[in-house]
Amino acid sequence: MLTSSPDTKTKIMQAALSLVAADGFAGATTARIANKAGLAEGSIYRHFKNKDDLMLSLYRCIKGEVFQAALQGYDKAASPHTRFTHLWQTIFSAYRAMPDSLVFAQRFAETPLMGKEGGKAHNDMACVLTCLRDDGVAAGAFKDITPDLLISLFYAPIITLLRAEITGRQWQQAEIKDACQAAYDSWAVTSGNSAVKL
Amino acid sequence: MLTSSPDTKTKIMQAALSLVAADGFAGATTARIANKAGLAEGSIYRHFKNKDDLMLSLYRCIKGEVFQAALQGYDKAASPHTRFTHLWQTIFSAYRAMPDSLVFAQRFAETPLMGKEGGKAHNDMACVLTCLRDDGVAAGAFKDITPDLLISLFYAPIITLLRAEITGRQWQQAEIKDACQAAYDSWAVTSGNSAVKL
DNA sequence: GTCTATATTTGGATAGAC
DNA sequence: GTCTATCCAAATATAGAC
Repeated sequence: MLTSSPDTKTKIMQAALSLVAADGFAGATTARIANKAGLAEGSIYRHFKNKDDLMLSLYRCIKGEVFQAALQGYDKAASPHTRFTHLWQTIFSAYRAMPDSLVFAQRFAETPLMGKEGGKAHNDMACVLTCLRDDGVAAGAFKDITPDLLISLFYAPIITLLRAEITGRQWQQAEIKDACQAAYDSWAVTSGNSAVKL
Repeated sequence: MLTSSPDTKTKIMQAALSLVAADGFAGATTARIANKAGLAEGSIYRHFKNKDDLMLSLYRCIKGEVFQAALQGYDKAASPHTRFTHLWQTIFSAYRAMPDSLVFAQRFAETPLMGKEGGKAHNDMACVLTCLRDDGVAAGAFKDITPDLLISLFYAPIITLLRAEITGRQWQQAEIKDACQAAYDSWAVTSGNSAVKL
C-alpha cells in the first residue's frame, strides 16, 4: 500500500473505472479488474485493503481532480454571473475529458459506499458553489433557495449533456452555452417574474 | 406467473423495492427479498422468471404509476406555464407519496438492466414533457434547446428535494413552489436576458 | 403455489512460493 | 510486490415433496 509503485495502483484504478462505467458496479468484479489491469487477482490486495477501499479511493480521486480543475483561474472577486459561468464550464470540460469518471461518480453515489464516504469529497465543491450562491443572494442576483437545490440544477445539464455524448451525441459550442445559461436562469432572480408566461 | 395471487406478487415487489431503496441493488439479494416478503426463496421463481425479471417489472410498475398520476387532471390545451406547473407538482406529489420508488428508479437507472429496458417506460413521460416543450417553444415561452436537457432540469429539483426528505428534511409549501419556479425558469425564455447579472 | 433442500457458480479475500 | 492456488461465504436458481 505504502510501497506500491504508483503505476500499478493507477492501473488498477483505471481498470475499475472503465469496468464500472461500462457494466456497472456488479460488472466490476475483482477478477475482471485484475485481468484488465494485467495483474493477478491477489495483487489488488497489495495496493488496496479491499474492494471498498479501491472504489472509495477512486471516487475521492475523481472528485479531487474535478475540484482542482474547477478552481483553475477562478476569481472569487468576480461577479456572480462570471463565477457561475466559469465554474460551470470548467467542470463541464473536466468531466468531458474523462466521461467514464462522470458515470462512475453517479453509480458510486447510488451505492451504500456513498454513506461511508460521508460526502467529504463531494463537499469541497459544494462548498464553493454554496459560497457563490450566498454572494449572489446578497447581491440580489440569485434566488434565496436551498443550496442543495441550486447545486442539483447546476449539475443537471452537465450530466445530461455528457452522458448523451457517451452514446454518440456531439454537442456544438452554442448548445453547451445554452445549457449553461439554462442552469444560470434557474439560479437567477427573474426580474419581477418577467419571464414570459403564456 | 400467470396463476399467482396478486397479493404475493405485490409482496415480493414491495420487499425488493424497500431493500433496494435501503441498501442498494447489491443489498437486495433473493434471500433477503424472500425473507422480507415472508416467503421461501424458491417461491420467488413461481412469480418471476428470474431476478432481472422482478426488477424490471418493478421499474415498469413504478414508472407506470407516476405516469398515470401525472396525467390526472392534465389539460393539454392550457398555457405552457400551467401545464408545466401541473406536471411538476403532480409528479412531485406522486414520488413524495412513495419515496422508495424514487430511489429505486434512480438506482435501477445506473444498472446494466436499464439497457434492457430500452427506455420504454421512461419514454411515456418524456414524450409528454417533450410535447409541452414543443408547444412552449412555438409560443415563444420556452427556450429552444434539446428536450433531454429540459427534462433533466425538470426532474432535478424533484429528486433533490425528495431525497433530502428521506433523510429527515421537511419542506414547506413555499419552498416546494420555489423549486418548481426554479425549474420553470430554466425552461423559460428570459425576456431579453433581463435576469439580473451582477 | 409454497416449502425444504440442494445444486452450481461466482465473488471476495488469503496463504505462501518466488 | 507479483504470482498460483485455494478457501470460504454468499447468491442465483432448481428439484421435488407436500
